[in-house]
Amino acid sequence: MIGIKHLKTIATLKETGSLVNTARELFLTQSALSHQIKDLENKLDCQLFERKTQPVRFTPQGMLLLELAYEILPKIEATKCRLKESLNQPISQLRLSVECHACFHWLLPTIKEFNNFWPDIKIDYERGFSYDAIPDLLNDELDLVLTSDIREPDKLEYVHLFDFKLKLIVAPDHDLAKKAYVTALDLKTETIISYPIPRERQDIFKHFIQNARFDGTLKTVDQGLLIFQLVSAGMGVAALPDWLVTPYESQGLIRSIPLGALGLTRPMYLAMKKDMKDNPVYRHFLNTCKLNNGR
Amino acid sequence: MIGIKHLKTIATLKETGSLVNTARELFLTQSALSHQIKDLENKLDCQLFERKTQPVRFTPQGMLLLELAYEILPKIEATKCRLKESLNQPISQLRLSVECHACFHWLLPTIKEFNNFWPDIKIDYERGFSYDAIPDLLNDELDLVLTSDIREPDKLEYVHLFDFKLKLIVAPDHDLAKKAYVTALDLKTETIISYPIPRERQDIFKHFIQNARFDGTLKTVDQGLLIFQLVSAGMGVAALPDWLVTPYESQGLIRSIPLGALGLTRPMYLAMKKDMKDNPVYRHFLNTCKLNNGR
DNA sequence: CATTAATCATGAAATAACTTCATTTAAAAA
DNA sequence: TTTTTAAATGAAGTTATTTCATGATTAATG
Repeated sequence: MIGIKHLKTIATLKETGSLVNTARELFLTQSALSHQIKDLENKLDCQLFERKTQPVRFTPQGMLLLELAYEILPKIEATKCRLKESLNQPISQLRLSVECHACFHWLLPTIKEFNNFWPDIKIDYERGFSYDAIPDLLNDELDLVLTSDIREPDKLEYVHLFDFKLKLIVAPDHDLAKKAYVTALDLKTETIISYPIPRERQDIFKHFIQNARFDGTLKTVDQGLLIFQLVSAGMGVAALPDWLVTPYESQGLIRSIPLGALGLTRPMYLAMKKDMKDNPVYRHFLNTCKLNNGR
Repeated sequence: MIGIKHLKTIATLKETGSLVNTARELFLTQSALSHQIKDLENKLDCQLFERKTQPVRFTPQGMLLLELAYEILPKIEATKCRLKESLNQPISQLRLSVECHACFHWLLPTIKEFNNFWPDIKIDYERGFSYDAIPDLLNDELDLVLTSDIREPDKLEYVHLFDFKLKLIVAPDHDLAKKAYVTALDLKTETIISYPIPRERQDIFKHFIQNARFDGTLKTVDQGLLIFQLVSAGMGVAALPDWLVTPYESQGLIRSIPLGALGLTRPMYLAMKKDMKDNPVYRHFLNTCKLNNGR
């Protein structure tokens, strides 16, 4: 019905002011354009512009199409451009750092998928735990950082990947297991198990316990699986993203509980330097991440 | 080359995972789809996806198209919807208030243009001067407010129309006329002529003089033309938007000077209640404003 | 007020684009 | 291996687009 062709026509019509000029601009005969527009007007069952003025005057419907044209046409051109660029791929590695360790769960399959198409591109994700990647991003020692926190928003670009819920996991026979949700107070005397990251950078402290009093113990473990085993054995509780928790919970190994009455929702971003935005390899990585996490 | 058809195909392909399913979904034969995609791949000179997997696996190029499809297709649908709605126009008046009086300069022709298509819609713009329109917008006593300031951003929708430069105008033989730009200090003892609006709501005080000391005189006039005549006669200076100033300056009546080294740029918004966003009459008004102020 | 020039509309014919039909190839499932 | 399913292909048919030739309408000009 409405085609890109029509949008180009109407945008050019706005630029040139008349059908003949538009026809010349688009390398068509005036007749072809006249037919084209008449057909569209018939299909849409409305008039798009008044012809007998100079320049032509758009009707409300014509303006709606013009609005669409100005929104869409640049995007199409940009994609065409990216398509060309993607064919002579200029960089050969993607150095990635992951602030949220639970991300490896979906990241590793994503990287595998990615490497199917760019076998020569090594994704380097070997970084220690308690390590702030943002400075390295600014120093050009890294290309991408997967993070939930926005820092240096002026110097960096943050692309939103998805939102997730942070959940508390406890043993099925734990006191808290029956609660509909937990409060900061509920955690006051618990043993919290986590990756070896400073307390002030852990989501559960930063965004949930916050300034509330915490008299419990903090135990750190560097293996994801171990966290589940310890929690399951009743040796503590932990806060982990929903996507990690679901499979274990359905096995009955642990029970998950929302943090607060509304649950604690956190975003996940891909951070990069601004000039990275149009890099075809990065772009494919971004798309692979998005596609593998549903839309 | 790339058509909307192709974008629909690739989006459906992502949804259904195979060519046959996509064909059924789009009411086409499998053969038609196969040809369609092969043609596109030939024209783009690249492969878009791997067929022999279930679901199909997109190449980087395929993902770029998919990305485009998800961006564009909803916008096209929205426009189709608006086109339909615009044909049975539901409201019969548009009550508009204008905070920046200099706007009448381009607003009146715009309204005339608008009324060509909706002769039954009366635009009501009779409002006093020093009058805060935002409460009336919230009370449903107004539909649209033309303003440079964002207030109540939660309850209202602000659509950006354009940016303009606020300029100081002085008589050609004024002391300041030779300066490349003026500072707040330069204005300390000047007579400033303006519309009868409280000082704290005038852009030049709010965004330029700010907390700097001002010992001069404030003279108010309710006629736009009179401001130019007074300034031209050396009876004071005034701050007005560039679009108003240009014609008078080219006649040599007055001289315009930037406010500050970088000039003072201000935005112009159309404010409305959130449910107004999809109203076809408002939408046409918005488009008329945008089109008449260049793109 | 004709006369000229320009813009836009229209029908018929030509061309290009798209779709289907019938069949083949290739891979996965039984 | 046989069967089933997905996808590709060539030829034929169908639909859409474009051009050509021409007519109608409007604006510009002497």
